[in-house]
Amino acid sequence: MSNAVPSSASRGPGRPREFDVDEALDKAVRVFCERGYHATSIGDLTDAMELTQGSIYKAFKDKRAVFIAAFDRNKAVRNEKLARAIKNGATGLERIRNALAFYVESSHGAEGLQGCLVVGSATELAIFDKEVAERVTASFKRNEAMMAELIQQGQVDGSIPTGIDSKATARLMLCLLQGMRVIGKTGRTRAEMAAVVEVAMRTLT
Amino acid sequence: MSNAVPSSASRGPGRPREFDVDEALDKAVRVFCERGYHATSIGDLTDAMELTQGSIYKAFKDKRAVFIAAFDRNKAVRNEKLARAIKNGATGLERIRNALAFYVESSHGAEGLQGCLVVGSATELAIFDKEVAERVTASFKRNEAMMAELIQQGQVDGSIPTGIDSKATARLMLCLLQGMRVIGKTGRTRAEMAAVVEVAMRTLT
DNA sequence: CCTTATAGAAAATGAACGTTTTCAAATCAA
DNA sequence: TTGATTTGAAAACGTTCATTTTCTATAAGG
Repeated sequence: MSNAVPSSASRGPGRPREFDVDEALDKAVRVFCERGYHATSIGDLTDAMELTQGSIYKAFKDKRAVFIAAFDRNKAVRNEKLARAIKNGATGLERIRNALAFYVESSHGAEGLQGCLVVGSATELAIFDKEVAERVTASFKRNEAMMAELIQQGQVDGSIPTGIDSKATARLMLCLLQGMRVIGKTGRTRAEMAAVVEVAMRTLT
Repeated sequence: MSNAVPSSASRGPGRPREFDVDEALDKAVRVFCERGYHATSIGDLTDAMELTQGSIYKAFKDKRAVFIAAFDRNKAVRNEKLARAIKNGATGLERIRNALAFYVESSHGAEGLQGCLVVGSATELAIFDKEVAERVTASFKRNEAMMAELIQQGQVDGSIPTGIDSKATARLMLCLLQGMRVIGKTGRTRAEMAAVVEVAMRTLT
């Protein structure tokens, strides 16, 4: 369910797929972000993914499977981008600042209006779909643990005071970042979001 | 569209309404919070509001009108509760702490799982419905302005340092509180949320 | 080359949904 | 009491949606 391009490598019999699954999922992510799950029809998906209904139902069991695949694809892409942004920091404090800056970029302007698939899934699907709920919970837990680890790194390298409650502060960061994604849905500027991050950094002094 | 009880006061001709509109809307709020707009069917509404489809369509133009009325009802109820909580604080700092504590109560346990109608509207409807989008934006702006004013009150009464950027800090509080509502959808304890608020208060020192 | 298997495209299907219509019950005004 | 008016209840309607079916095209394997 991962690689895609009609590779020249060994393939089974039958007509080869004409589209790249990951590219199609990237397009599906955008629609699901903007419209949410229930308001996205199969027609919306065919338009966005530039596929016919048949092609979608050949590649995925049903609409829910498309959503879950899009969710996972989105997570993989964003986790990688975030990891890259963090790596550029020399200290724990810098790495946290970079992580927050990454969310500033995601929560303002057009990308902010597009919204966050995890936030949307939490509000729209967590009640209905146990599998989606587990993914959302896992995503939040992972982010929270990552922030806690960065804080602890900072406490080791001296960039963050040891008196800080790393777990509670990490949870604050999680709430803050998801909240920025919500507020970003109403249309905000980069400056507005950057100012929020500046204040948040004060909790690490 | 506001008062409800079959009052003995002057009423027009025709059979009197047997239910209290605000009570029915309170029940509608709960369903819309839990399920979101699109996943809530008229059948869900009749079950929750304990009315027949006919009664609902007599009282409201359509499903969207029920939602908007429920949104407004929810806003009115929660704004009043929040205002009452804030009034108990003697200083600006205490009033902010009370406001945050109010959100701790809303974002943990069963109420947390139920979710927030404003957050849900922001993620699910802001793109589709201009009128809902305006209400969401107004709600956020109002909360942000309220937090800024409380900070400024604290700066006047000496409970908050004057060096604090009241606008940016107010925006941080807004993001944090809405984020708590999102995270609360995944099931959190009061202690977890209270710890977040404790850390957030550090931005005001 | 011929069988097998999958992809893509379009039409068909069955269910669910929001809304409207219909009609009996209940209240007010005269 | 009578007529007007609105509520409450149930059935009916038309639409939209997700999914399935049908058929043709394209490739691999023996």
